[in-house]
Amino acid sequence: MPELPEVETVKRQLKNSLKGNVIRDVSIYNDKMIKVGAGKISNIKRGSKKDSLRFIKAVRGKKILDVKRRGKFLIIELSGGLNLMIHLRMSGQLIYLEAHSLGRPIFLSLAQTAVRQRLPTKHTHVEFSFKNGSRLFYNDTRQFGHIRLANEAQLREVFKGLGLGPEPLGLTLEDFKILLNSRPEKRIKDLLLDQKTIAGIGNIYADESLFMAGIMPARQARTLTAEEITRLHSAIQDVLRKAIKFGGSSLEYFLMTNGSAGKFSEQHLVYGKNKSPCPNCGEILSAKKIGSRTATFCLVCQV
DNA sequence: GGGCTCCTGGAT
DNA sequence: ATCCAGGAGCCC
Repeated sequence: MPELPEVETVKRQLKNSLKGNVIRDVSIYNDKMIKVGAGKISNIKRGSKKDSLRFIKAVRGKKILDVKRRGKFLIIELSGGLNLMIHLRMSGQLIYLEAHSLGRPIFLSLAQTAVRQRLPTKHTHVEFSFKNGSRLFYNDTRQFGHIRLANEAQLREVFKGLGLGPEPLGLTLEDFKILLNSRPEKRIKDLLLDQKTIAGIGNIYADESLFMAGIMPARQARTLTAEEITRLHSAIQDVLRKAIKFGGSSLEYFLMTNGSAGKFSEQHLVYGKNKSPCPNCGEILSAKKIGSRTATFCLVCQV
């Protein structure tokens, strides 16, 4: 699920609630989710009892110094020069429970109530408890995500290996043009999804920004006119900023850290709306695979 | 480029 | 029973 706006939402909320907290203990229910050090994340061989024990021993007693985001990665900085580098992949959630149930706000959304009553769920793989009595749950139905423990050098090594492209928010038009020129033969949607080209955009925001800019997802980057590049650049900034304002998009899995849904999904123009009328012209929207991902678009509004 | 893989679960 | 899903690494 989570793309830049969802991870940014989680980052802001965790920063607010976790900063200064001291980790009392960690429970790891699924070793697969844990990685220690700078090694690559492999589908086949992931996590081990031994790594989990090292992880728990290392983070016990550490204080949360800051929470940051890079692309779709969340970075929780701990005392002692350690970092938790988290990727939620398709279905990861980070849910934060405050210490005192009596101090809960009176009006909880249905989603919040449901989440609070059930935790930990059968999809809770890691649970942090803090000295102030609060808890943080890592839930991940599909188990594609991970939590990596890394010191500063290992963190740098991992990011170097990933070779993430620039952040889209704040990227200048000039730099965006340079990015597109660097891979002119690629389809524009493939470029937007490639984290080495630009970091943080996923299937939702690629489709939404291409629709907003009036560009077909399968167009080769080199065929975009100057006007189209300008429109796409501002569409990306607009859609990401607006999605962050709405707390991201909740579809099947994504939730904010308080367990409530991100509301930007209600604002989607084309993503997930194949065979519905185009919000701009009324034409029935189309979908096809671009690479391995479904692209949804309007045959009239996008050229 | 595309295909397969890691998983679970909802829709059809 | 089969297909599909906010991701991404590895393999041709």
